[in-house]
Amino acid sequence: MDLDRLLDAADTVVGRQGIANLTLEAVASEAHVSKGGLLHHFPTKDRLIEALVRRCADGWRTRYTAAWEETSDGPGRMARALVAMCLADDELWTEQLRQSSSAVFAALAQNPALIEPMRVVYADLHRRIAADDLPPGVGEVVVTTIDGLWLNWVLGLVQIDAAMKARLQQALTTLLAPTASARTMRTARGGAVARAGRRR
Amino acid sequence: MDLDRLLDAADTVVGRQGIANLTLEAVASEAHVSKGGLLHHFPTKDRLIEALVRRCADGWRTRYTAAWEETSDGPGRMARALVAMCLADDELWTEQLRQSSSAVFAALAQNPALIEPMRVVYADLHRRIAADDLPPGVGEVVVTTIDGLWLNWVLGLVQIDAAMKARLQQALTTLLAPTASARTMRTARGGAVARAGRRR
DNA sequence: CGGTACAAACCGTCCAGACGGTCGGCAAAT
DNA sequence: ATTTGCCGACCGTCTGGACGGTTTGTACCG
Repeated sequence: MDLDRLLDAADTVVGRQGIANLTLEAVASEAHVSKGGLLHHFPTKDRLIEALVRRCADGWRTRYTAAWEETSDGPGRMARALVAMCLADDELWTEQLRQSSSAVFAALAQNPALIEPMRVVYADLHRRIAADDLPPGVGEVVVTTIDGLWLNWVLGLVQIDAAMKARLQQALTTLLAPTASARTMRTARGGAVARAGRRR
Repeated sequence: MDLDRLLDAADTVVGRQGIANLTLEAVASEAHVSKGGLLHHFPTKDRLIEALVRRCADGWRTRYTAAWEETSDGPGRMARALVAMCLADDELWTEQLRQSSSAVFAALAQNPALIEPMRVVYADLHRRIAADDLPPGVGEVVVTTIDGLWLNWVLGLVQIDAAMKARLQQALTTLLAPTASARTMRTARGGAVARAGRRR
């Protein structure tokens, strides 16, 4: 029995019936396995959900790592990779990813400690962003925007269509654009931003 | 009996014992009320959580409405109000707000339909942002960044300290700054952004 | 003013169902 | 024959909710 098939079943259950109905019986039924059979592979519900979270977290790391590889070198490489991956690629926001993401909330409900793998991946991502050689805050705005987009998408709070993604991409790209000039005046990093930052 | 006291108790339970332990008994106990007494005011667990979500949603609307009132007129008023409220004000991210926010996830677990009040408030906020007279995507980046910040904060995915808020504020202010010039060339809105948007 | 009738707030017990997890068994593979 | 993978019946616990009873407040009446 492929363990991934069990995890897929769990994701499906969450996506279709909600977090509250993520029961061992439902998962077993969805995977065409008896409850005993399911518990043979995941001796505890916590272990099952932990595997769910870990798979989701690994998926994100794999994705943004691959995106980083495909992005040209230079300041903001990680941030630009994120934008390209999340806003330019139409294949990302699939129903499967939504289910997989919802499972993280199942973990939150079951046992908050189970989201630890997700925390690890986020720490890694933020470390990469911090080392991205961008003006202060710019990289963090990009990551955090993606986070917010993900939240809105998973919860269905706002509609996310191609037009909105395009607008976000445009604005974030604008934010990342001054990087080229910032690189030339690296010794005065932040000064240009502070100067441009005044308003009113 | 003040209904708010019961909701406070529910928030406290969620904050202290997690979503899974948000039971009627726990809430009743926390509020020093019998289960029967609790069910007298909220005939159903769904109703209780619905009230929780509604109170949280109303809180957000009240906050950003007040922030809008205190923000100078002009393009990006709503976006600037959000930045001032969430990144400049040190009083916002309290433990109480975190508990109240966590309750939304409890709603998600109990019955996804219960987050509807939250959806309504978000729709309103996004409508205000869309009418904010900003270059395309800029306002949405601001809101979505706040959303992401909120997510990271509630889940504890990343540490949110004053320095990070300052950096985000700086970057978002930079993003909002070009508005003044954009207003003068309103007829060509988006053109300036598109021009600045090229990279590589 | 006293008392009486009524309603609302609240209590504490009880129950039916659901859920996570255990366990003895079985059948095929080695 | 022993191990491994899986089954499915079973158990103890917990939880949401129902329900009948009790206290507290309130309006009305003699």
